[in-house]
Amino acid sequence: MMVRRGGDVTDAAPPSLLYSVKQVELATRARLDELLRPSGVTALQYTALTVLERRDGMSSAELARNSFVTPQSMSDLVGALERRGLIARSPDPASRRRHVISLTDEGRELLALHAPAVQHLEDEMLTGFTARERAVFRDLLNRARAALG
Amino acid sequence: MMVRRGGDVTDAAPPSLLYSVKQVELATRARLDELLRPSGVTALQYTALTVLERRDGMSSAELARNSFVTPQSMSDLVGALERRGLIARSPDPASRRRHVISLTDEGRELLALHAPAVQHLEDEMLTGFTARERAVFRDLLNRARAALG
DNA sequence: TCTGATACTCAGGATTCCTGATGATTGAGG
DNA sequence: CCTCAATCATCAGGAATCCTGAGTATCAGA
Repeated sequence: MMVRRGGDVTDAAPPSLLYSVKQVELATRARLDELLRPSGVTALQYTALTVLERRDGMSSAELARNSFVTPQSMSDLVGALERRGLIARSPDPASRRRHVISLTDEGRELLALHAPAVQHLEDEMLTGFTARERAVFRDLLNRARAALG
Repeated sequence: MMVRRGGDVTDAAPPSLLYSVKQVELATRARLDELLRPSGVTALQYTALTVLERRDGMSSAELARNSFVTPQSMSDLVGALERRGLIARSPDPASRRRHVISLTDEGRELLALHAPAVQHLEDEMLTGFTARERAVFRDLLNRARAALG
């Protein structure tokens, strides 16, 4: 077993990039949960709404794959959003087993209501970043995501 | 309400950086859970072990703050790790209400056992990254984390 | 037509994480 | 010295999340 001299933190290897990613996500999720608490939607539900905002008409199964959860779990989440009137499901004319999901006006209102605070949170995360660094950060994150399948 | 022309994805605004961070974390956590399943520890438990590997002697409350969960939740997690013999708690000589947590040899063995696969996962995430880009990625992540308090 | 894969859902249970409450300890201020 | 607020840890109970397993309907291809 390796002997460590006096527990000096600077002795240790730097944290892995996997860990750094997790830390940033944990910090943002904590802030996002707090921010969304009054509205009664969780960070995960809000995320699903933002996905639908960008890609309207996704199915529950597609959302599940996008969020790395089982179709059953996403069915629960989607059911909750539907009961709250934030989304609506309708049969897909192209395939009778699929149900396409759309934001309702109420869902869009909820997104619009919180957009400024969420943008502020993102700006806070990027404090001290130049515009160039923001672009680089976006590029690196997207490439990391793509590399993981 | 805004009218969208034909659902063209390229019409949409790019996803927020908050979302991109979440996507990378979701992808890595899914892979990490799968990777760790045989060992019976969750990704969160494994993460706590790696934190202790770098900073031995933390208290449960410190770990909780580090992971953005309540002290009660961390107490559950720490209790599970202790029952499995991966960590040991001992009273802090400097303060009788604190318990310092240390990895056991068994805990260190578990980390060593999975280190190669975890490193491989990180390498996979960084596919196509130059050494320079990896350093930049690390710097940006650390600054983002620091900016969030 | 038959077969395998996919989409969705229900039922049940395991896990995780929370709120609330309790006890012990500490340090600051009167 | 003596409150008293703050901190550490933990127990109890419950809410939320996510899973496995099972079942139905639909689709696509051999």
